[in-house]
Amino acid sequence: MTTPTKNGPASVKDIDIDVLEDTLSFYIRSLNIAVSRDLDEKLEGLDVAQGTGKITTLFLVDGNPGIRPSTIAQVILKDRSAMGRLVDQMEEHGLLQRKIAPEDSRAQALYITDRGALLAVHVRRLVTLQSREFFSDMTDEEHDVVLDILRRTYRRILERS
Amino acid sequence: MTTPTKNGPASVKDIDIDVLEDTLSFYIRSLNIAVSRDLDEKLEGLDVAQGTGKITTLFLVDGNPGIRPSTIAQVILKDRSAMGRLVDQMEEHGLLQRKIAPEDSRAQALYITDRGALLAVHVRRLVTLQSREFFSDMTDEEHDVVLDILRRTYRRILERS
DNA sequence: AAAAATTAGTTGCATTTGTCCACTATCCGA
DNA sequence: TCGGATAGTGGACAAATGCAACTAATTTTT
Repeated sequence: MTTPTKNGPASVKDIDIDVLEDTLSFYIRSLNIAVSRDLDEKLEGLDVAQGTGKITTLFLVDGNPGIRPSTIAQVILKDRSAMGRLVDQMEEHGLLQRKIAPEDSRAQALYITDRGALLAVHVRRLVTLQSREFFSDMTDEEHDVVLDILRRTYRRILERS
Repeated sequence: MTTPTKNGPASVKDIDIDVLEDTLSFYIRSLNIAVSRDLDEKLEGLDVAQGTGKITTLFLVDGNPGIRPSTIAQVILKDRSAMGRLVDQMEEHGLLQRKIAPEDSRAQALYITDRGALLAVHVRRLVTLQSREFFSDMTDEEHDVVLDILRRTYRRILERS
């Protein structure tokens, strides 16, 4: 009943992952790899693909004109230097524009460009689809339950940093 | 304190993240960053810290003597070359031992060392604690529900690859 | 009002990580 | 026995991450 035929002592299905079996961290980390790969495929060539933060930044700037890089950095859980480079990229791609924040000239205010806004429309659809599809094995109820719980967890993390 | 009202047009709490608000992918990816950081802290110095796969590999070899690198690679969602390097590291650290698989000399059979087994005992406790603590905002019911659903999702992903 | 402490952003660097691809050795099936 | 598939290795390379030092601007303190 166990023992596959050829694939060695243990094949993928009947493998014992020890305590990881009941470890939420493990599933979050594993699913992250899978979901990120899938997302990258679906977003291929879109100059918002690859790496965490570009999509969020696009939406954040689109929906919160004048938002600052450091605020976005908090949301995407990166430090300012990483954020700076992200903004560099996106500005080079013509997705957003940097201005000096009027009320504080240390800071910057970010604004979406037409190109960025257009891309946001597209990505908005793709991202939504990707997530639904990727987790399509779940029932709608399951999906909503998990979504609700993880959302709250994420919010709490933001509040603490 | 984070964000007084003067921190620009939008502060972290009242930011609109658009469709990401309802996108499970987003929360998986974000929580991954947070949970991975936290885990790295808790495992600091343990030569199983940093990066995905070491912990899983340790447990897999511990619980499935003679398991092959390529099998582990499937579980941790990495390719063979990445897996090879991981095994290199862990062998250098004296956590496991490579042998040639008796029934197939192309393949290798991995075995835990005493040092590896000892570390596994320690890590087993730490990992369990870390996950419970990190998600301690959830009720036990919430935790179990999410765990159950994500476990199944992960299993399905394994089956497809 | 001057000095000190904070904060925003930039830059360079070292480290890590993953990915792709080619290459060898071995095994299996026709 | 030949050809195709599989296991593992090694190199090259692009990206991402994190850290620390640095400038500039603002706020707080004295």
